[in-house]
Amino acid sequence: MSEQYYEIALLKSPLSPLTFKSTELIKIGSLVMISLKNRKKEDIGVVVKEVEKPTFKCSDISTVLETFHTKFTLEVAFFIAKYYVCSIGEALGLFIPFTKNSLIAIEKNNFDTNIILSPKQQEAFNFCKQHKRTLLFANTGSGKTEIYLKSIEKVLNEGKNCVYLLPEIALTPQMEKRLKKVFKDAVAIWHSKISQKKKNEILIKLATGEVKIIAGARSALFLPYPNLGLIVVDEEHDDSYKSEQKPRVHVKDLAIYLSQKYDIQLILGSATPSLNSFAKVPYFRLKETFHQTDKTFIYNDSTLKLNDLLINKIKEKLDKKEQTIIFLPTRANFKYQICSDCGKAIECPFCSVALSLHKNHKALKCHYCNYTQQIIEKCPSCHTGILKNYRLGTNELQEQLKNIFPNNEITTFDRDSVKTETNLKKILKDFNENKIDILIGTQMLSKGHDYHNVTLAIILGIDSVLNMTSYKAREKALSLALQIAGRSGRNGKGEVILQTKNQEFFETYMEKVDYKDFLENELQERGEFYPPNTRVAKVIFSHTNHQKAKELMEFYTRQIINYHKGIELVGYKECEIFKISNKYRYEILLRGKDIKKILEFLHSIDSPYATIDMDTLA
DNA sequence: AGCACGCCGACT
DNA sequence: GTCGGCGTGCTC
Repeated sequence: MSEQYYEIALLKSPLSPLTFKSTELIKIGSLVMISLKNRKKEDIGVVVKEVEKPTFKCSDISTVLETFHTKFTLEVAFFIAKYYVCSIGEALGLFIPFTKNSLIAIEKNNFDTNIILSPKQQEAFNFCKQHKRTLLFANTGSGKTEIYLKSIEKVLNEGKNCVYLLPEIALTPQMEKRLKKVFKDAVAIWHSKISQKKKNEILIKLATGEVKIIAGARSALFLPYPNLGLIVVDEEHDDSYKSEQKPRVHVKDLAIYLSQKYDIQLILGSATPSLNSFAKVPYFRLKETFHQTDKTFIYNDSTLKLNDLLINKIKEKLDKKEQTIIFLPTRANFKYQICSDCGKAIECPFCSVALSLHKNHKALKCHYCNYTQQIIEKCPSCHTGILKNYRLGTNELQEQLKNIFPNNEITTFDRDSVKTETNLKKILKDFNENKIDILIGTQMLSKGHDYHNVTLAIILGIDSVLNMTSYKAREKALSLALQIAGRSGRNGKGEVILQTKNQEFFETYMEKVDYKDFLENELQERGEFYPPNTRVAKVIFSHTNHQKAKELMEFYTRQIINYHKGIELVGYKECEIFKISNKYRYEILLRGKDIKKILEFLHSIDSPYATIDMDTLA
C-alpha cells in the first residue's frame, strides 16, 4: 500500500512542522490528529505540505478531521509566522477552520439600507468605492457610520461577507443595534466572551450564508468566511488592535496587508487616525458635522488635582442638569504611597512598581501582578515616616466630588467598575437616561461610546501620557484628548477643560489647526528615526534570575553588532518596569528600513525567555 | 536513600 | 508548549 508523507504544523505549538505518514491521500490544509513521543494526549495539527519520504522514521497520522484551512488561510498564517515571528502552528491557531458545509456559494442579496447620504457623505462613499483601501478621516458627528453601512450593503449585494472590527468588546452592543436595524439576522457579534455554544451557531450560519456580517473584536478577523469582501476597522487609531500575546499581530496592519494582497476592500475609520495609516492608506477627510460645533477650551496649569475652577464649572453644569465626564489616566484612589521621611514608595514584592491604594477594598494592590495586601499606616522601610498619597485616581476623585456634591450621582468608569458586559450596559444606560451626573473614567471613556447630554469634558493628568517614553507619546496624548473632548457637546455646544502644563501643544492641535496638520508635522518630527518611515522592533528578555536575563540581552546585543549589519541598535537596557511577577526584564530596541534584515535577526533568536514584538507600539 | 525542584533537550 | 530524564541539594 502506498504511503504519503506530510508536514504537520502542530496547533498552538512553537515547534516547526513535523513529518508524519498516512496511507490516505490528504488535502493540504486538513486538520489531523497525531501523537508525539512522550505525550499523554493526541495533538491537533494542520497538513501544510506534502513531502518525499524522509530518511528518519515517521509515525502515522491517526485521524483526519472533517475541518480544514483554505489556501488563503494557510498563506496568511505563513505571512503572520514570518512577519510577527512565531511558528506556523501558532499562527494557524489564530484561525477557526472551515467545516465541510462551509463552501456553499452564497447567493447575491438584495439589501436596501434606505439610507440617504448628505452630499459630502456621498462623496466619501464614492471615494471608498473607487479605492480598494480608504482611511475615512471623519470627525465625531460627521456620519461615518452611514458610509460603513452603505459600503457593507454594496459588498453584501455582490454576494460577499463583511467583517466589522471594533477595538474592544465594550463597543459591540451599540454597533450590534445599528447593524441589526439595517441588516437584521445577517449580523452576528463575535468576541472572546461569546459562549462556545453561541459561537458554534454563528459558524454554522456563516457557512450556510444566513449570517453575512460579523462585527466584533480582533478575533473576528480569523473566522472561516466563505467569501470575505470588506473589512471595516472602526476607531482604527486604537492600539488595542495589537495583540499583547504571541503572535503579536496588529490586526489593523494585517487588514491593510490583506486588502493589498487579496481582493478585499478595506475601510479604516477614525476622527484621529494613526500616523501609520495616514501615511499608508489614501484618506478622505470628512469634517462637516451635522450640528454647528461651538466648543470652548479652558486651560488650567495646575498639577493634577480637583480645584475651584473645576468645582465651579461642574456646579454650573449640575445646576443646568447637564452632564460632565472627567478623564484621568489612573484608577483606584492613589497610584503611590510615599514615606514623608525616607522618600520610599511602598513597592510590590514581586514587581518594581508602587502599590495602588484601593480604599473601598481596604487594600494595596499591584496593577501588574495583582498582589494584594492590607493598608499600612507607617513606612515599612524606616518605621517612622508617615505615608503620603500621590497621583489621584478615579475612585479618589469620585470620593472628593461626593463630599462636595452629596446629592448628585457620581460614577466611575474603568476596569475596576466595568468588569462585565452587564456592568457596562448598566452604566451607559444610566448615563444616557441622566441617572448619572458625573462620569469619571480612564481611557475607557474615550472609546466611541455615545453620550448625549454631556456639555463638559474635563481632562486631567494628560501630561503623564504626553511624557511617556514612547515615540508615540504625542500622538497618544493628543488623540486621547481629542477623543474625550469630542464626547462633550450637545447640539454642538460643549466645554472642555484641560489640566496641563503643555497648553501650547494642546491649544495648537486641538483648537487652532486640524488634526491633519498634527499628523503632517509629526511625520516630519519622526523623520527617518521612527515609524512610519522606518520599522521598529523590541525584544524583551525576562527571567527570574536577574543575571540570566541580562546575559541574554547582552548576547543578542553582540549578535546584532557582529552579524546583523543593516539594522540599527537603538538601545539595550533594563525595561522601564524592571521586574514583573518576579521576573527581571531587559530589552533591546532596534530599527531599520530593511524588513528582511530585521526578520533575519528576530528569527535567529532561540530562547524561550525572549518576547519578540515586531512593530512595537511602546 | 528518597524526593522536590529546576534545567535541558526532544518532539517526525 | 509538554514531557521525561537528570543533576543538585536538602531531609529523614
